[in-house]
This record gives sequence, structure tokens and C-alpha cells, in this order.
Amino acid sequence: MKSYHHGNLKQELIDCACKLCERDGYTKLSIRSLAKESGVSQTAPYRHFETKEALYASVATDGFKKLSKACHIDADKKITKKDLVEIGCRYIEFGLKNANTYDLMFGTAVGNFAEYPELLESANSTYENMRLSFSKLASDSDDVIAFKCITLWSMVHGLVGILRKVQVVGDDFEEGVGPISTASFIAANLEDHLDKVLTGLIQN
Amino acid sequence: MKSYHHGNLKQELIDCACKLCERDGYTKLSIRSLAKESGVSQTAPYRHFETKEALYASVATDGFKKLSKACHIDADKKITKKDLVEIGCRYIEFGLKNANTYDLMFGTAVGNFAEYPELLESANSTYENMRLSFSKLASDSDDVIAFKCITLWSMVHGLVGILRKVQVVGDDFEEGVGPISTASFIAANLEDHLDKVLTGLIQN
DNA sequence: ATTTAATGTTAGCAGTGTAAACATGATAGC
DNA sequence: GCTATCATGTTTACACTGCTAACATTAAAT
Repeated sequence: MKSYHHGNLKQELIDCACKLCERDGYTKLSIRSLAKESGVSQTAPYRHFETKEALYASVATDGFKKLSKACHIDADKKITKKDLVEIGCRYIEFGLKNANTYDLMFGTAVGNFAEYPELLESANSTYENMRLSFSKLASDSDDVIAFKCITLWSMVHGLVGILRKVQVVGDDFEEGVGPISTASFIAANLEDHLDKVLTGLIQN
Repeated sequence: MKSYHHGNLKQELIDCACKLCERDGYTKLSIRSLAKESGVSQTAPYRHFETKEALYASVATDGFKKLSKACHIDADKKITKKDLVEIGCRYIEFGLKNANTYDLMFGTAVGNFAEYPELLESANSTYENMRLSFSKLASDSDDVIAFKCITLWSMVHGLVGILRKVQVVGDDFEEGVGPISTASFIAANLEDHLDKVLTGLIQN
């Protein structure tokens, strides 16, 4: 028989939320359905998440940790431009393969990261990872490193957004003109693309 | 006295929705509150918008038209790199100043633009505008023009996303380290930043 | 003038986030 | 070991949501 206390509800809710968010998009997720899924009463989740946004924040935190891992390059070996291209590619791959989670991480579902320390920390640490990689590429000043880092980040971040939008439409319109085919081409030749952009960035 | 038929409901709903979406974010918008605002019954909007997503699509369409206008450069005069920098700056400015509408345009609230012909058209026309500008910069092939165009677009699009995220947190953390200050710096020196990136892009 | 189609209203369903009051049971102090 | 405390779960309830079906009104078309 089931005991009154679940024992591991919080983590189970997060895990389940991550799964459902990625499968159906965070919009479709409801606290009540989540509770039902875990065989617990409708309002039980509120003992672990003050609001729905707090639950979103947990899912987003998980996302940043995964993104961090996906973009991590072993710190021992020297870092080259090629490695940075690799990081960029992995970033974009993550954004496209985990599109719904990515929405949660970079959309407006969670208004202010500062209200969720773990989220802020995991997001900053993702940035810090990238920053470290750039710092091992050349002996630039901190300012220059940060500048390059933000530039690459906004580049890949923007590409994820554009590629997604365009691909959704592309599913319906297979004709090979305009932004759709161009974006598809870029997606298929990501390495070359990022290499070009990074070359300009590094030489600057 | 009020007549049974409103006469101009659809447009009034769109206008009102645009205003409210931008003010509070599209999440806060409800069809019912919108109806009340226009002094009409709860379900009247359904005569003009099949679903809430269709209403969103109208707001997004409006947004793309405004973005198009904001980024339009007079076609008569020759186009220079400086003009493209200007376009990029205006794009980013639009994204930051109309952040909530921008969400609707590039987020997942409207799943597939192809289901809303006007939206698809206005979005494509925004792209087409940018493409035209690039075509007047140098005599590149269509492929190269499209490539440069998507690259700039994803660049500015990404910057909007990053700058927004970082600025929200920055409101709480004024300390001058890490991504926040860097992003702020980039935001304050947008022209220089875009110039650098475009220089690399055009020379390639 | 009469039919038809567009547009509006009313009533109602199923679902949502969240708060308040209460129940249960694990844990810490005596 | 007994008891008080507190974290965790439940019940009930409220106000809100998107959306549908059935009906009302009026403008437009025949």
C-alpha cells in the first residue's frame, strides 16, 4: 500500500516536468496533470514549488546544466579555433534537439533568473564555461574575451532561433527559395559557417 | 445607445491586443478580458479569431510590419556597409523596445506561420527587405546575398535575446563583472559591434 | 420582401493556478 | 518512550481560462 508521504516527490516532479516540457512544450504543462502523473493530490506540488514559475525555473536549471555539459571541452588540451567551432556546433545542436526546453531557458516563462539562485548559477556557469574556452585560445584581456564570448553566444543563439522558425515553416513549404533553403543550407554546413564567423571575430 | 453589432470589432480587438501584449506580455492576455475591454460578450471574439493562436498571429503580423518599417532604408540611395549597420541597430532597438511583441513574433506562441498567410507574408517581407538591402551593397550571387542576410539576421536576433536576458538580471545585480557588464557595453556600442561583425562578413 | 449569412449573446463544460484549512507522519527535545 | 513541532500531503474552494453549442439580431443578397 502507498504511504501518506511520497518520499521523493520534488525530484520526481522535476524529472517528470522536464520530460513533459520537452515533449509537449512548457505551455502544455500543468501542475495538476503533473501531480496526477505522480499519483499525488492536485496541490501537493505547492509544497515544493511556490509557483508554476518556480517549477519552470527548475526545468530551466536542468536545461542549463545539460547545455553546459554538451558544450564542455576538456580543459587539459590546448584550445583552438576548431574547438570553438565545435562548441558552437554543439550549442546549436542542443538548441535544436531540445527546442522546447531551450524555450524555457531563454524565453520569458521565467521572468527574472535572479529570483532563482540555482537557475542563475547554472546559467552563469554555462557562460563561464564558454568564457574559459575563449581564454585558452589567446591571451586577450578579460574585456576582449568577454566580448568575443558574447559575440559567439549571440551568434549561435540567434541561429537556433532563426533555424527553428524557418524549419517549422519549411516542413510545409518544401520549395527551394528564400530564407528557408538558405537556413537549411547553413544548418547543414554549420561548421563552415561558424568557422567563417569566428575567423572574422578572432582576427579583429 | 449601443447597436447590437459593433461594426469594427476585429480591428479593435487586434489594436487592443497589440497594446496589451506589449504592455503585459502575451501570456497575460485573455480573450475574455479583451472582449470586456471592447464592451462585447466573452465569446464575440471567436467570430473573428478561430483560436487564441489566431489572435496572436494577428498581433505578430502587426509586429512584423512595424519591424519591416523600422528597418526600411530608402531604396533610391546606394547602400553602404554603414547602412547595414544602421539596419542592424534599428532591428535590435525594435527588439528591445518592443520586447513582448518580439516574443510573440519569434517565440512559440504561434506554432506554424504557414497556417496564417498574412503572418507568413509579413515575416517573409521583413526578410525580403533585408535581402534587398544586401543585394544593393555588392554584386554577389543570390546565394551569397541570402547567406549574408541570414547571418546578419541571426546575429542581431541573437543579440536581442541575450541582451534582454542579461538586462533583466542586470536590473538586480549592478556589480560590474561577467556577462552583464559586457552585454551592457555591447548594447551601448552597438554600431561599433555590428560594424566589426559586418566587416568580417562582407570581406569573407 | 424574404431568405441567408455574418455577427453578436447566453449558458455551460472542462481545465487552470493558487490559497486556506485540515490531516498525517517523520523527527527532535525532554 | 512521549510529546511537540514541522515538513509534507489532502480537501475544498475561488476566480479565471479557452472553447463549444444553441440561440438572437441585423445587414446583405436574392
